[in-house]
Amino acid sequence: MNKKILLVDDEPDILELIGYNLRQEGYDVFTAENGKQGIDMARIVNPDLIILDVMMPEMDGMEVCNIIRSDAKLSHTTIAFLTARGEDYSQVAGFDAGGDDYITKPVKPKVLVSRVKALLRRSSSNKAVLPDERFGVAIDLDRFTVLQEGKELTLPKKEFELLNLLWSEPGKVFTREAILSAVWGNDVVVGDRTIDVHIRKLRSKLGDGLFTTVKGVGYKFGK
Amino acid sequence: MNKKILLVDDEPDILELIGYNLRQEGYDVFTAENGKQGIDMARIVNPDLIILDVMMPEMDGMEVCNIIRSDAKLSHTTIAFLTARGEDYSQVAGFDAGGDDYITKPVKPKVLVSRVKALLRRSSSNKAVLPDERFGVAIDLDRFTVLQEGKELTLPKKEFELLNLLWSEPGKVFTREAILSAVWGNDVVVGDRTIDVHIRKLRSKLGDGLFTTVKGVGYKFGK
DNA sequence: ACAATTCATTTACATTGGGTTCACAGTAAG
DNA sequence: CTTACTGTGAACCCAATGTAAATGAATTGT
Repeated sequence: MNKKILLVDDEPDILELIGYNLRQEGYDVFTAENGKQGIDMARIVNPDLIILDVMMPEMDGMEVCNIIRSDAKLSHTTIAFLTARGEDYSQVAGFDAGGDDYITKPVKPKVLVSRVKALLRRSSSNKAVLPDERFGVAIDLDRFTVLQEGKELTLPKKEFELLNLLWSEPGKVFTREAILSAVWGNDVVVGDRTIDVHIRKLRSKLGDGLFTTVKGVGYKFGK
Repeated sequence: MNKKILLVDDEPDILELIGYNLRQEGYDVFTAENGKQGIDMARIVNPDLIILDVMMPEMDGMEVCNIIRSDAKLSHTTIAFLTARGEDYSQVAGFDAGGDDYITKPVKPKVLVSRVKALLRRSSSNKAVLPDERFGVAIDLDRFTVLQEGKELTLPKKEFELLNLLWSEPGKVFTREAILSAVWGNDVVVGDRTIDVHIRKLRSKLGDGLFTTVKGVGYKFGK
């Protein structure tokens, strides 16, 4: 199926110019002339890419972007901003608003097309946002979950805290003492096999190679 | 002076996108479109941070990393890998390519910028201690590792402590007595071949010439 | 409130590999 | 050449760690 692109701009000329060029490349192009219409359209067609003019009357591009980003079904759609050249402020703000790319007007069709291709290529691999991946493992502090190779698993509290500690500085060796005070607290007294057992559980769940034992010292995340 | 960042990626779109965002933050950004060019550029500009695409034709990011790591002048430059999601992470994770961070594409400019800031912050504090290379050997106390010609190896506790002692004052001769009390403690009694054996292990791991025997006295690091 | 379930910790034992010793070979200094 | 010191390989020991299973504590479901 063809990739769907939604164009939102208040200037009909731009819609026509860009739309024409993208259709030439075989994309399905939908257009909207203002922010509100754009959002409605986005919800209906669920596009792969939304190209948003930053400067629009009533609802500007960043507002639209924010709304789309907070819509569960659309939040991971790739968004590119259209900005007039020289408007540095809006460009920066655009990125902060969650845009994936900016395109400056006046638009050269060739540039635009290659840009769009790149964006779609990148986004087609996966849309989910993986924040910070180390050795193939990402941590979601809010959910107490771990993302690994696309799989998501929830860890018990202690295991999660231990993983989080080691993961936070990959390669750094944490002494057993440091681990105890960080995860269990300074006053709590636990047997000396407790840490091992938790490490073992992490190893069995996440893979053996991720945790390295430094005998006589402690553990570290990574090789 | 502004921090210098070197971007190496074969996709011009990526160079432009990332470069733009980093320049907005006030960094001096240099770009290269392939590994070879990247290495040359690195040697010329001596950047604070190198962002390397893992997947590149001809010479891939890890190769580039290895070469940089084995270049005395650059070996302590912070390196971040750019990897496309879905790529086989086991390769990157499996053998430690010596990267300081991994950033997944597609890149969200905001995420990237905060990531880069964090890396440079870390490197400006940490690297001030680390770049301390003596006879081609640097010690990372946190990791219980030794960096030599870009290679990183983990040493057992006693070996590490012994190396650390000698390395801390290159050229100074440590008597066997001094070594014993520093590494083993004043009370512990060990046979008189113990030190030799550990020196031998260090020699076999780090190279023979690094440790000099002063007969009748002790050992020193360096010639 | 109770049972069911999950998690944390302990226990007991197996295993490992770092650390040490030993026996002997090698080597520099006098 | 002699001798005292150091190098070396292998064997050994044992403290540190790995592991399975049991116990106890906490959480959840009904």
